[in-house]
Amino acid sequence: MKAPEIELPDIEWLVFQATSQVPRGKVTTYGDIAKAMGDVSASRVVGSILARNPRPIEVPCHRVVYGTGEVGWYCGLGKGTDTKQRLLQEEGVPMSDGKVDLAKVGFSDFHIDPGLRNLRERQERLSHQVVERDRLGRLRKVAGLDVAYRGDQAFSAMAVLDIETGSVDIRLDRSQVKFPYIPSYLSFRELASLAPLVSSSSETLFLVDGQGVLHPRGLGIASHMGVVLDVPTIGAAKSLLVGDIDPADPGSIRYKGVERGRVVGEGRRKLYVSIGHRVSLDTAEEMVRRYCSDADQSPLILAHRAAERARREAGD
DNA sequence: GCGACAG
DNA sequence: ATCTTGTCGC
Repeated sequence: MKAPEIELPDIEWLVFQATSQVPRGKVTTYGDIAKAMGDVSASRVVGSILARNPRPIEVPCHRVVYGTGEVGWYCGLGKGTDTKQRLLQEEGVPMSDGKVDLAKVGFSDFHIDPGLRNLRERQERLSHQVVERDRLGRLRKVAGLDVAYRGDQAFSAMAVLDIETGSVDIRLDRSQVKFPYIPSYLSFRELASLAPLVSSSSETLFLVDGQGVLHPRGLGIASHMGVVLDVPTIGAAKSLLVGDIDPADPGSIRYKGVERGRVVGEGRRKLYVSIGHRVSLDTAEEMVRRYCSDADQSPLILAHRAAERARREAGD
């Protein structure tokens, strides 16, 4: 299936644009730039983008510091704290104990596009289209999807298990990454790499490595994919994004006061399962129990291995 | 030091 | 997720 034409904000460009707006003699924080983009949870990605800033003159990343006032690193993790402090002092930024006074020299009056706020609104709008009841055809195949990365190359894989014959078909794709990993925005990074692998069919159930509705806006990658491609999906993640294990029932995950997920498996093999689209929670749990218990037959694990293998072989 | 948020 | 050495646990 063709990848949906998703307009994505250029996060790297927004970060460079915001950083360039910090005037001489002032500083801002990684969190303030993230807030200007629409979500403070992008703070870490702001740091990782500025750590690779190729133009330290045009993009004055020395004016971006920690929220504590500590100046942090300059042009790369673990590098150049002394250079950063010297540059700021030369610009007239007062410092004591290696810290700046953000109340005095803090700047946060950015004029950039709040790209992440727009994406959040899209998630909220699409979340209303999620169908949380069983709307499957006669189930013939169960597919697992996963992505591996090498630099800005994405290697996506889909393992399709034929329920009747037990045979497994592997499909691969390779694409350019156009969006960073930001918690709760995973689908904007990975969906474009997964969609080309998917053929629309209500006879195939898709298991996605990530959350379904167990998500702050009810639209993890499994639900996002299900709604956009109109296919039945289940979210099966190796760790929790939101929600808590029910103290009264360790197999149940609650979020905002309601059951939104189930725990399947034990130890390292544990999966946090939630509705993706067109599947009930009971069915989601049952399907993961049925098709993911055997590691050598699990479509998710086979897809993971296939993507990882493609990534490794591309490295030569 | 604490808290920690899929991949 | 990826990078990456030595270390911890089954």
